[in-house]
Amino acid sequence: MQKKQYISMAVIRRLPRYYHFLKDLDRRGILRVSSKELAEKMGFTASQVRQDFNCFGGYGQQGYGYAVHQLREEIGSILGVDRSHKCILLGAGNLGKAIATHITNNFAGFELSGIFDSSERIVGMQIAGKQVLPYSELQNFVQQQKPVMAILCVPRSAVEDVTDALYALGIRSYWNFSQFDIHMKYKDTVVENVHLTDSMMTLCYRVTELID
Amino acid sequence: MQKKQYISMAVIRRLPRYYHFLKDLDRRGILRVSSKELAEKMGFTASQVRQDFNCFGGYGQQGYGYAVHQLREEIGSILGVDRSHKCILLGAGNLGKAIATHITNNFAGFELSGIFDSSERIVGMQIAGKQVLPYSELQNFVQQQKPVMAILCVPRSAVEDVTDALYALGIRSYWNFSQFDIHMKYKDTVVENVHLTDSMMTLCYRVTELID
DNA sequence: TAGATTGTTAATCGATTAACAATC
DNA sequence: TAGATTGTTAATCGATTAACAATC
Repeated sequence: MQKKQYISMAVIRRLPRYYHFLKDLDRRGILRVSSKELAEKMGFTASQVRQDFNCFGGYGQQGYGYAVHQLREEIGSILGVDRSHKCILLGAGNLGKAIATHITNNFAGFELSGIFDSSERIVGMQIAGKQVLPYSELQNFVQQQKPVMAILCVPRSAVEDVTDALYALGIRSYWNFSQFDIHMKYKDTVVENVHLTDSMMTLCYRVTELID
Repeated sequence: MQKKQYISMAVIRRLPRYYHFLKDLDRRGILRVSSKELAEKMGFTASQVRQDFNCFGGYGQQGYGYAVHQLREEIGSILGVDRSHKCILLGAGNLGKAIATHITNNFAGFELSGIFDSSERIVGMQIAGKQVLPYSELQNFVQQQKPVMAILCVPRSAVEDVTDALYALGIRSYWNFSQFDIHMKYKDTVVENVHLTDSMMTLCYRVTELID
């Protein structure tokens, strides 16, 4: 039951997959699952599943398997999705709108507290039950609400200005959907990139390979 | 100049990053770049850059560096982004709309040829200059247009039905934005997953770590 | 030529898989 | 107890980094 200290990033990136799967089993009232079963359904090896779960506590029992509910809760707690970090969204175009809806409907540790856009056409609109605010209100909003994370759905050209402003206001975590690769000058930041074009290009490679 | 046969997936996933960076240099009229320079700007090591570029032809020259334009073109050609694969989009909600716009504005080897949705409210709408079609027209459309890739922006609950139908129609490549992890029963398929919730959960872990 | 920078081999590091003793 | 399945160590595999000779 004692926690191991270090979980590698490779393992962390697999935890959400486990989490979803265990949630599904839990919902269906299934109490136990073996590493073999999990591995088969998820496309891993049983060895890897055990190795992964061994990074933290002991929710497995020899000859039996893993306790679905407890394991799921433990993974949720490691990921921190049982918390609720405030975040703001910058840029309320199509993608911004989609993300706002997504984050509101699929809770995973973050709560959307404000939406900002530079366009007069968009400011004032209601998105995911929130009114889009102009950038002029950003500073005040951040100082009052103290969000810890910013979602970047602004165009490539605006990213640097926006991140400079946000960094100055004390925000240190970013979920970056802009093409631009924010290369943070500072060490104390966390950036999670979602590069759609990169994903599309990788797919393109594999499609080309499949066809040829 | 002779091509090596095998490029690992780890390298392939870095190629889009190189591509963007080289494109930018090219646009700015810069002719040569060294592995050291590239590495510094992109957060890799010079060694890795050279190792990566060494998987394919020889666009480097000792004592000089790499020829920006040619290298960029070569990477584009390896990724297949100089081609134009037809694709269709399933599900025209917020995210579908964003992706349709994205794929139209950021060409990366794919051309959007049709958009489908099940909702009467959405069918008939114009998105990215295309009219949204009902599922009843899917079969005919695919048989005539022969798209090679399908973008899945349908809700989790609909994915299995939709992919079964698409597979039966001969489509073998998928860009999957639905939560659901399509675990293809068949070997001859290519699936590129973009799991927003997973990305959010990983970010959540890192934010939690940063704060604590 | 001297300086720079690649191409490539060898060393290291980390992640995955295999194996099996421990134990429920 | 016998069968199942974990926890954990060792072996393998692959990817990254270091080093340096080749060469522009």
